[in-house]
Amino acid sequence: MNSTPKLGKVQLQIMQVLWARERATAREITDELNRQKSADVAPIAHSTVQTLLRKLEAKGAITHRIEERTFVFEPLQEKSEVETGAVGDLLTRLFDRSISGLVAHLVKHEKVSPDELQRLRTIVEQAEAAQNVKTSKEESR
Amino acid sequence: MNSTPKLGKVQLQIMQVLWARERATAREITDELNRQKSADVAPIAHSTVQTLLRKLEAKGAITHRIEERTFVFEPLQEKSEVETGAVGDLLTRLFDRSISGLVAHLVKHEKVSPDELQRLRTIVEQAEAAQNVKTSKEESR
DNA sequence: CCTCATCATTTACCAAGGTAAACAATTATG
DNA sequence: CATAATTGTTTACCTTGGTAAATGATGAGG
Repeated sequence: MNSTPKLGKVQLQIMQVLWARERATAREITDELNRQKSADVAPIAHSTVQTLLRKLEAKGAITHRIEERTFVFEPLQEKSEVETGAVGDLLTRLFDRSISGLVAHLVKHEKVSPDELQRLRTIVEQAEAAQNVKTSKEESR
Repeated sequence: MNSTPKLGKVQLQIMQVLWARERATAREITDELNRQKSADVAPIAHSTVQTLLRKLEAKGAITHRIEERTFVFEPLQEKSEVETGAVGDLLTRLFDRSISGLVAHLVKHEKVSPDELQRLRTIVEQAEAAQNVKTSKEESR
């Protein structure tokens, strides 16, 4: 049962803070989240953050040590792991596991700026190049 | 409040059936879902499907007509709409709205076969070509 | 030493998704 | 016609995420 338990919206925001800082106290996380919020939305309560930290720890996504009598949390799950889980979910649920299907959707329905498109091409080209290297190595041994 | 209410996992599966068939009865959907399941998982109960159809209709994702005294459901929300919502969610939650960030993750962490990669390049190149046409039109008027 | 602030813990609620039995209405069928 | 099967409706329960107040513990400041 190693299947990366899915995280909710706010849980992910908390993870983002943890990933960015490596380690943080509950108070730091609360402040950071509220700093990110625009003034017209209600700030999140500190106890809410604590509850979610608790749930994240129960799931094994984070852990804590005690320093100076306060909890210092750090992520256990890596961002790329969580990304893979979420992307995999999306692929399964909506794109029949087709990566090209997803990318086709991206360039067709999300408005992609010209330089973003160029970046996409570079990314794909480099991946192809890397794969060719691997292939020729295979062939030459 | 036109923000494409999010659909759950099974709700999406139901939508998939509806998208594929254009229209279906509750019974047809139940049978289709259970046909898709491997024998070792518990089949979904018909009443569960009916409950979810009800919730989908309450959300405005589908509607029904009555034919021969039985409900025939059809999708109101289009697949591309739902895809956009789900992809947008993923982008916001994990990729800081960066499409290239998402694609970079795809080619790096999901195993993409060589021909899949080639398809990706074609998709991106064609999008670039389309954009260049648009741009030159702009310039020439 | 007493009070205040700060943190952690407990407890409680609501919403949404999923699950499905129980019940009702109505149509087939023996 | 009586009963079985089908379909839709009602009701209920569990889980997870999110929200946060209330309570408890404990160290700091006056």
